[in-house]
Amino acid sequence: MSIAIKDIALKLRVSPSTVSRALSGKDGVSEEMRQRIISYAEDCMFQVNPAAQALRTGKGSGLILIAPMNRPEVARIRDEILLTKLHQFFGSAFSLTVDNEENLEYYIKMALAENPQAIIVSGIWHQNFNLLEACNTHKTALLSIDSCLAGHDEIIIDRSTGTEQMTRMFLLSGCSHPVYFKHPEELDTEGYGRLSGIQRAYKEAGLELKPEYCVEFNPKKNDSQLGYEIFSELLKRSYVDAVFAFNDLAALGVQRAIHSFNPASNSEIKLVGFDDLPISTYLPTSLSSISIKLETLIEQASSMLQQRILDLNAPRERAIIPSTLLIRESSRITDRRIIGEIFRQTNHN
Amino acid sequence: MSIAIKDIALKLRVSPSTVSRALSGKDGVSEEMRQRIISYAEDCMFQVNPAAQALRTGKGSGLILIAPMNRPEVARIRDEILLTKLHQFFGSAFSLTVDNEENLEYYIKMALAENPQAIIVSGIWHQNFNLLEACNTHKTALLSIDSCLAGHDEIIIDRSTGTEQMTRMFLLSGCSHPVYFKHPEELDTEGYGRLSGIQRAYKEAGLELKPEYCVEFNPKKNDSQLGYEIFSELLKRSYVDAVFAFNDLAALGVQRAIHSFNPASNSEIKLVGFDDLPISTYLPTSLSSISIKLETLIEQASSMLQQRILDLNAPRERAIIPSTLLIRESSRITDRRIIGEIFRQTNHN
DNA sequence: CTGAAAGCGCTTACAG
DNA sequence: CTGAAAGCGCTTACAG
Repeated sequence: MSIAIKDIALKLRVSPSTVSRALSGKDGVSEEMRQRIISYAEDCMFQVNPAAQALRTGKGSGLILIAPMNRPEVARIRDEILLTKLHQFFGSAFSLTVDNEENLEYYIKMALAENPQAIIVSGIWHQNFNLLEACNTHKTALLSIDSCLAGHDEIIIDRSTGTEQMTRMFLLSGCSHPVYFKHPEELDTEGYGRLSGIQRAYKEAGLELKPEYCVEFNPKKNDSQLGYEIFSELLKRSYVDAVFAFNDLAALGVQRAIHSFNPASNSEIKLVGFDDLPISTYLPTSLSSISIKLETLIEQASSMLQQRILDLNAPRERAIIPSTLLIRESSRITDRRIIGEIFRQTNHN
Repeated sequence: MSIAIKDIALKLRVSPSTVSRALSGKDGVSEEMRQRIISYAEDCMFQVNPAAQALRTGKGSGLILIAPMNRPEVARIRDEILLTKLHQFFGSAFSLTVDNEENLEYYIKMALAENPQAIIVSGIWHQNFNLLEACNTHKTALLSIDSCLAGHDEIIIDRSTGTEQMTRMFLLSGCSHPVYFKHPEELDTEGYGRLSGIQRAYKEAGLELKPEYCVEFNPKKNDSQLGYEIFSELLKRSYVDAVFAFNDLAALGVQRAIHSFNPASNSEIKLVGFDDLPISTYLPTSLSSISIKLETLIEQASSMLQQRILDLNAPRERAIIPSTLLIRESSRITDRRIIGEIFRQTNHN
């Protein structure tokens, strides 16, 4: 068996109480004793048994992040940064991958059973239930990031600000035959979804977002493939001068379709994705995209959790992270006035 | 507080022992009693306290996977599939992200302290130490996947079989000015690294792999950017007809450099990446790449861990997963005989 | 400043 | 088939 506090106590001829106090930094040990204990514990590479500690104190490991298996690469990267950053604060940070969103409740309960200080649910949209009570009995802070656990602390990604800028760009640069990929399952509560931004830009311009501009995009597996298929078909029968491809992966497929159909038309069709994948800047024709400030999100998450831990009963908080259009080669704009117009400040909330 | 076994026992007027036996599926409870207990436990959404269970039995949560923060997307996907697949077998599966490989030892010790049934270390190359003893005292099975914890059960990715095929392709199709990106830190123990395959193909063809064919590729941050920079420079002063770009991300940068320099030369330069990212098929010019059979790796990992748990002291095992070239538009080959030659069977071990 | 003792929630050998 | 009891390793209120 591995070494325990009582082994150290025996060796050093003190009581386990003293060893515990010394190692956990509590008062009530002489500084000299503490140093002796710490030094010996290090020598024999002692580590407290987290299970025993958790059982005794009722508080388990620090943070557990719950995220779905199929999520865009940006979400994976976001979650990992969050995890390593919060590891420092919480002492430990594990993640749990949900293979099927319908099992979310099972996973959360499993996470709660560990009595962690905090749980983050990230990027899960298809399940909505309230766990405030369970969180309270476990004294666990729960933060919902880009997920729909309403009622808990929430960080919402406002995708509409970016798509609004994009749509303005399309309209201001005279695109009259746009195509907007529309995910039938994108929930658009409260106007933060992609579609809301598009609708706002049309309304603002006094124009109508005609139903024929929208194309259903509902990938079961490969976003790029579906983007390619949809657009190959579309190009055969329609003229298109602007595309919003829902995300960068799909935009990649669209780009390939355009390239196969007619390489020359590449520069005539404005193409915009979403997510700003690391690769998007380095495509042969770099891809315009929409992204959020990752640092802002990370900081928000960190501060909201710390706040919640200080007071589990304080009123729930909600932070909104806006998105922004990034103009690259796939939708070149040179006119400075248009650019000014696109990024003009608006407050939709 | 949340509900405990003794609460159920009280309510049902039985002893905690019986409740424990009923819930854990152990013998020694009448079937009728068991059903009554299970049904009540479900009603009140009882979950055992994992900390208490772990403390009592000396065995903690199922599986912990340790992986580095900066890894290619394919590795992320691989790890998540592994995690969800093994979750079923182990009952629980958490992952731990290492922000800095130098901290690996700290993370493994932290994981071991949880007394998990198994630990997987995945994709960590810069630390090598032996933890057999610690694993034995914790009765934890440790599997090293594409990492260098020699002495433990290991799954090795043999990158050389793919690069050997690629190099044959270059040579057989008459490329005389190749460029091979070479990572200075790629450890090449036992001939499984990218470079080994290239060397073997040259040797086999009776040709010399000249030093000027190799270019140092050592990305600190963005692989695509570095690929782009290296290749933009290269094109200015040399003629090139074949490129191995180390990975798909770098290949993307190379592709962009080629495209910027002279779009027409696109089809004259054979370009191959590594990893077979999901996007690589959908680039305007689809990217040739090298990949491994993911299913084989997952199955191996699963069976090796299960084996190890049955017998912690059995001799350590080692499995080798070969890689294969995938020929796409970035290195078109039409001659059937050449294709036959490229994929000719060889045994280098 | 230090130690003896209780108890967190569970499981399991032992007794019936 | 069922229950009483011990104990996993830790922490903390209590006593000195």
